[in-house]
Amino acid sequence: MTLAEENYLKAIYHLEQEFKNGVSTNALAEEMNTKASSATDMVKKLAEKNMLTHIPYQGATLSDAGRAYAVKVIRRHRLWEVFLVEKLNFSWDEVHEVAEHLEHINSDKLVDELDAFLGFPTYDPHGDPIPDKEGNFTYIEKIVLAKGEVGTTYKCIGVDDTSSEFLKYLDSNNIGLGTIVKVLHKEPFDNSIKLALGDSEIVVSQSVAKNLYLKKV
Amino acid sequence: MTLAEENYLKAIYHLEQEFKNGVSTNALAEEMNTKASSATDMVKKLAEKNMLTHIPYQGATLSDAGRAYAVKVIRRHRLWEVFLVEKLNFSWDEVHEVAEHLEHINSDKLVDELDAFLGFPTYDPHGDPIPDKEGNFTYIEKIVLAKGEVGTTYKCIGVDDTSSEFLKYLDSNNIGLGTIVKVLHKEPFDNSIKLALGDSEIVVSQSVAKNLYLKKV
DNA sequence: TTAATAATTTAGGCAAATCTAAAAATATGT
DNA sequence: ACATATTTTTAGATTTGCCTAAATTATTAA
Repeated sequence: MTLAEENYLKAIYHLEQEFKNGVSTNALAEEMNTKASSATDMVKKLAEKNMLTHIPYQGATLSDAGRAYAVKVIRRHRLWEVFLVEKLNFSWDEVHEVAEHLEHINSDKLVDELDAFLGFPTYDPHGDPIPDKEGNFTYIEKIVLAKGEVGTTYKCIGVDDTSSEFLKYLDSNNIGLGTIVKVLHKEPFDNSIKLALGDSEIVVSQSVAKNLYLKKV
Repeated sequence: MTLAEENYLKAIYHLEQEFKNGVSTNALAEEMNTKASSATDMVKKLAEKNMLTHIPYQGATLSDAGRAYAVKVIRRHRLWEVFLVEKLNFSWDEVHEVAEHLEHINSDKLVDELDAFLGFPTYDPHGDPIPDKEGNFTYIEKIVLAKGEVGTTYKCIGVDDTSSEFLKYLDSNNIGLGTIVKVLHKEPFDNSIKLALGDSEIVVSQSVAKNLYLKKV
């Protein structure tokens, strides 16, 4: 698998979550920041390699092999993100680009030793689950902050919007993965939420509340 | 710089140590496991990028920019080798291939944080010096074991032959980077050497003695 | 000092991954 | 239903890095 092929597989995997009945050429091209004709070419190539099935004009669907491969790349990506944040002092918004490169280094020993070195993490710094060696994901019940209950204490486990603006906002307000927050008040007027964050209090807007995932503690 | 360009720069850098008056196309092609015509193509391209000067039929010489770039790639390679051996339990003979890939990830933050994480090592697992951020190497006076003095204690700091057979031999005899040895006896008959290694003693052949570098402690 | 030999470069091609432009298939609106 | 719009595919180019084969330059040896 070439670098380009791996990136396409990953993109198709992600798009399949949204478009269950096949990924359209246009959607794929947009995800890959390329043209539809390029996506068609690559889809054909991946179909020839039995990574997916493609019905012309209908869309692409990953085969088991293709899905397993995509999961493998995702596993690498997320493990490297953990490494970058936990060991190399990268912030949430800096990891993605570098991890995009690291994820393509194909060495089982490298990935599995890294996994062990990091203590077999099950979530990456954005709160996305890290598949294990066999490709199995651990799922945790995520609650979006907007639906949190007043008086309840939660742990921050992820974000929906991964834009660097949002991640920087969280950083500058001392909210990170693992941060413990308590919902103090929900303002019905504008749906803002007041949180207890350690010793201090903070009010976050509705758009923040919709993008931050929590888990009961 | 593309991956191929980086690899050529590195190869030319290494060959320049041997061929001070310009690297020949043939030598370069052999080092890169490719054909002379391919080497010519790439040398031309690198000359256009001002990474080297090339006099047709005479050879290539790195420019300051080219040499700095090569050193940068070497720095990355050696730092990743340290990481693989010290943190991910790779053995001497397993690191090279993976480091060949890791060295091409171009992120100053990544490399400098890795450097700090590893404690600013000055030597890689093969005993080769790691240039600092500015490209400066630290040199240590290396003594080859064959010239070691009876009764003197040394630290193992590197190898000449980096073949996986030799590295495996050392591993299986508990000799690694940093291992402390004392020369007990030099056998004039076959130039073998008896060493104290911790509590045990070991006799190594002349060929081993010629390939292991030491530093006085 | 030439003729043979070796090294290097040029010329022309190939595969991967992209592009633009045009053709073909599918969807949509009235 | 049928013309128009949209989506997708095809056709033909481009760039990078490599190849083979042929031409050119340099070296060596008789």
